[in-house]
Amino acid sequence: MAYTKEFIPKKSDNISDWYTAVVMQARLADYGPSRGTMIIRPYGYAIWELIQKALDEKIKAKGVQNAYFPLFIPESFLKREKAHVEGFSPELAVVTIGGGKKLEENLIVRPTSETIMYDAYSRWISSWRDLPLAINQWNNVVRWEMRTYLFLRTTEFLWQEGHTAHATHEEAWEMVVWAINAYEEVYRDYFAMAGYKGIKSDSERFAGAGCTVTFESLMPDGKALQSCTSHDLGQNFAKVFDIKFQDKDSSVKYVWQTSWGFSTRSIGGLVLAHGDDNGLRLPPRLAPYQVVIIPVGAIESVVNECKAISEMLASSGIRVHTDFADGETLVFKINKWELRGVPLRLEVGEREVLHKTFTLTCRDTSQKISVPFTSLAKAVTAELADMQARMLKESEAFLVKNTRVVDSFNKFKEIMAGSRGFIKASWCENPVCEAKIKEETKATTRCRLLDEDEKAGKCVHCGKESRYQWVFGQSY
RNA sequence: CGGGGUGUAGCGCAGUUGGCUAGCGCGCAUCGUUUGGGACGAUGAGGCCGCAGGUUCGAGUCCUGCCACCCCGACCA
Repeated sequence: MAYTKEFIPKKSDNISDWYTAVVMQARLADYGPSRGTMIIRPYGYAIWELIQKALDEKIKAKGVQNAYFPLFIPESFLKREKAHVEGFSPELAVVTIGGGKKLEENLIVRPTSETIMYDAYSRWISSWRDLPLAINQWNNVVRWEMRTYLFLRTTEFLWQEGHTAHATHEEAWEMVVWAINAYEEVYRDYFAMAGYKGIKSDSERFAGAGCTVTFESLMPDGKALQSCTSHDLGQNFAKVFDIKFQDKDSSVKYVWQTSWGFSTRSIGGLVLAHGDDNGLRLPPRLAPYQVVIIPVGAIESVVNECKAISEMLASSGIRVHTDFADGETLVFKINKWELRGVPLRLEVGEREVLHKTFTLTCRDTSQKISVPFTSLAKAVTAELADMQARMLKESEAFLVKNTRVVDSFNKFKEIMAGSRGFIKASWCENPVCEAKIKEETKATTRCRLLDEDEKAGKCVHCGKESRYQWVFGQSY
């Protein structure tokens, strides 16, 4: 399939068609043959690898080790934690036949790995000296979702899941906060995306967790995307998987656990947050190619110049690609790389070779910068950093502009019926109230900001006493 | 799982009242001319008309059943 903008609607007209068209045309992904599955194509996977690298470095620096646990989970494992099984049962893929024979016990294709990991943890932990146990795995999981969407909600997705066990709740909580902060940093420094970090309400909490901390970002259509989560599991799993240790004082205690995950959904958020009518816009730090060089014509001097520039930029650590593709016109290539979101474009023709001066075009602003050959590497490095910062600022401004503090439910309804976005409002924390708000406005609580103090008020819906302001939004 | 929709070439579609060799645009291949904001010509390749039954001399078209996918809800990273 060619790179064509012809079938891409305007982002503002129909964001959902726009999104699918961009993901497909930019060759990030394609549909898999069975329901809800997705093929992540090389260009999309390259983005994932950059994300992995950024996150993996942080995880290792924290002292968490990578490992791998099996895809198949005995059905009985999943059933041990009541809330966990209730939360996941509706969306499980179950293997009932193996090697042509009906299995003694069904196998679950992991929707998440708490149970299979903690079964092992119970055998590996016996002393306070074994703690903390901190393991991460990069893997795939399967959740049989009702409605799927490329990257944002697929039957199978890739992620990392970190699982730790600690001697005290304080230590575990420190880990939960560490993880969400690391995620926020990756969103901020790599995705150039702002969002809110906070605690989930009871109804939105992970199945089996005592407390879930989330990072919520805002999409251009005013809907919220749960971008990653970090869970304080308390001792819920420790008790059912019997994960105990003998402490320094010889007493036997259950461990305190955490789990935290960051998935390929984030790529969907990236596309939505930064794309425009011309297609993808990639922040430089997550761009597989940061600069694309497009030769004008194929005469030898031009080709040589392209190679020289490419080598120079690559030696400065810049990810550069030269598009020598045959049979595509210059204009076609320009549009192709705009569609694919490459941050900087450099056209090289006889004119440039003659004057030794080059024009850099920025994908985000369409701004053109004229640069002499000798300072190209420096200029590109600087411009990539600027662009990264510009895109983050844009995202921050969007978040601020579309977060509204509201104290009347009429105003709340009005906003949700219009531009949507995040709404900050007092809420009594009664799930009945939460459900009614959802019914009337489609908005659910997204989180209660992690770094925000108690603020007594009246619930925006029922008027009863409330302790905190909560962030509401319509979920993706 | 509820509501709506669609299945004909890789993609987008036409083929409507049954009719003979199933077509168009884009894309793809080969050759040639082109290349500074989506170039053009020539020649080609590519179809179990979603699947299974049925009606008929004859089914892409009519009937029955099934399946798949998409959109909107509920579920969710």
